[in-house]
Amino acid sequence: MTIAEASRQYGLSADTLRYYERIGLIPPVPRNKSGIRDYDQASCQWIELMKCMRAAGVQIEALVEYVQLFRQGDATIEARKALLLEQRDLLLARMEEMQQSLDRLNYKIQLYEDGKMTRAALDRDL
Amino acid sequence: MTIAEASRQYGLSADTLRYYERIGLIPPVPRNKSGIRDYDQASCQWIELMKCMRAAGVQIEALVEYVQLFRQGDATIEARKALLLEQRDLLLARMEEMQQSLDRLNYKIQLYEDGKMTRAALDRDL
DNA sequence: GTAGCACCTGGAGTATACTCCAAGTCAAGA
DNA sequence: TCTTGACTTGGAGTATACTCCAGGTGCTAC
Repeated sequence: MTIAEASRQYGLSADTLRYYERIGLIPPVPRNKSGIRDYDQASCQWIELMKCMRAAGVQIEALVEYVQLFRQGDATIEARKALLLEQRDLLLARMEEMQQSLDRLNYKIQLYEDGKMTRAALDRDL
Repeated sequence: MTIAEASRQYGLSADTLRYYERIGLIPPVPRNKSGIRDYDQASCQWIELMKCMRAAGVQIEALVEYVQLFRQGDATIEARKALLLEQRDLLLARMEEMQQSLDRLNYKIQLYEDGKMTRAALDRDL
């Protein structure tokens, strides 16, 4: 699979795919004899995983560390697990904050829908 | 309330509070005769609202627009409501993506906990 | 063999959201 | 009165995550 195809498949620009490889967010992609990237199944799985984690706001730094540990083999299994647990906790914390904001947005929208967003309500609720 | 007090109260740096006011994320804060900010209840409510929305990832641009509409008075109530609805949809979409990532993280963590993250599992699941 | 196109690399540029800093003002205490 | 310390402004600097670009390579079709 060429970089153009992978780009289409995953909705990430070719520049982004090259960037992800350059910084180690995904392991080196196999090349053909001309040096052109030929994304195999493993590369595609990495792309998909990273797209998913990035969409959730997981920092590139943590993901790069995960890839590095992964590439060091089975000796890093505990470290990888710890990293995943840490990121899960961060994710949960962010989701809780978002739930609070969502509740607040819903409350404000309800005020607008009830036609209660009069001057008085504005002054009280902004 | 001075900027130092507001900073402590809301866990945002004085620089950030000044920045938020400068870009219009919060309306102008009242000043004393020396030109020093004196955060009143309304200013504090704005800070708290914006801290909440920013924590949820709502973009500054959208929040600035909301403040601008708010300051234009009741004629903008419909526009404000539309803006809140749009931001709620974006928030919901982000939360769904995060839920997917969370499920995936939990799945991977489970593999590690089951001691199944052997070479074979690694090759299959990365 | 040469035009065209997709790809390559290394490095510079951009967007967002802060964060820091220099130079100056002001009020209170020694 | 002078120092200290918190505050002011405008502007520059930083971190993160891309995004773009110049200059070059290599396959394919004419």
